[in-house]
Amino acid sequence: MANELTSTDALVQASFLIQGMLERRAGEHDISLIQTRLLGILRDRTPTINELAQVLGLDKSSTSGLVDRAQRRGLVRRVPSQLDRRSVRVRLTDAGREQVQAVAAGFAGDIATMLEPLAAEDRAALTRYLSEMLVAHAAAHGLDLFATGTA
Amino acid sequence: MANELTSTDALVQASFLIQGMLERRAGEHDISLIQTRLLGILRDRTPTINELAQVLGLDKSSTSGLVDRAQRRGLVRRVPSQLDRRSVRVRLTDAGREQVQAVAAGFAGDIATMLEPLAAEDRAALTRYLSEMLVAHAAAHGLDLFATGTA
DNA sequence: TATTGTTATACTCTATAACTATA
DNA sequence: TATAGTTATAGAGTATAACAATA
Repeated sequence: MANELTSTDALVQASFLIQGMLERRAGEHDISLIQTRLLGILRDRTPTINELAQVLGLDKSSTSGLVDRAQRRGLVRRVPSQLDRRSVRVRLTDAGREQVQAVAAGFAGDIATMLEPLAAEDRAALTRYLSEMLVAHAAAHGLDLFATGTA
Repeated sequence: MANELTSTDALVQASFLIQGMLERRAGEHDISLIQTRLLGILRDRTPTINELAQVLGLDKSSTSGLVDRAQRRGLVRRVPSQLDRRSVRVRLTDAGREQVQAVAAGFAGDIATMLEPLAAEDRAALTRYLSEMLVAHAAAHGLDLFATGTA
């Protein structure tokens, strides 16, 4: 029995595991993964529908519907833009912020538990390598990993 | 500007990035992420609907529908079980195997490109840490990371 | 009675195309 | 004309509940 994983398998299996954990925590608060992701993005940004669609990798119509459903639950608000009256900015409500913080808290615990078997220095190295990978990928694709959306 | 990520952020961002890559490659073959995942599982197993539901973390009814749609595309077959006439086994067709191999090939290239910025020894260490984490997690949850489904 | 799988139903999520309002 | 966003439509994906067949 081969007890080793290829880089691809390790990354894929880890990604499914993490998504599953996130989905389960979100489910505890009766919210979907994509809704949670939406709220997570809005924690430090107030983007337009188009910007949101770009970040999420969705069509603007899909994004509009996503925001509709979040709004119906009182988690986000559409704020009319003064600069361009065609445009709106999507903003987290207090309820939305509480929601995403509750999910994030539980999930952070899951990650901590998952990393526990690793030695402390290995955990740090893992984080460092992933960060390096993500930063390089973002740079190669002209994305800002640390966008604050304050512009 | 803080150019560092927490463990949680690094893992989450990496998981979304990987899932997005996989989804894009699957989309090139007009297939969804979950369908691709189904086919991937079936590469080395011929599980029942219930077993599949367990692995995918879905309800058996959702799994039944998933298999329906894959079957309609000619990617899988339902094989009646001889041991228990209530049960069926889901098996990849030749077309399904071709499909999943085509997606996997493109995707392996994405992963290689993504890992390229890392030094070779760091790539190896990253894979080792992730594997260690996955093996420990599987053990803690009574799962077999290397199940072959030949039973 | 319990289990395996399917079906009916309802909802979320998604894309495409057509539309409205504004630029 | 072009762009921002919404709406109409269709389909995939999901869970719950009820069901049929088999154990």
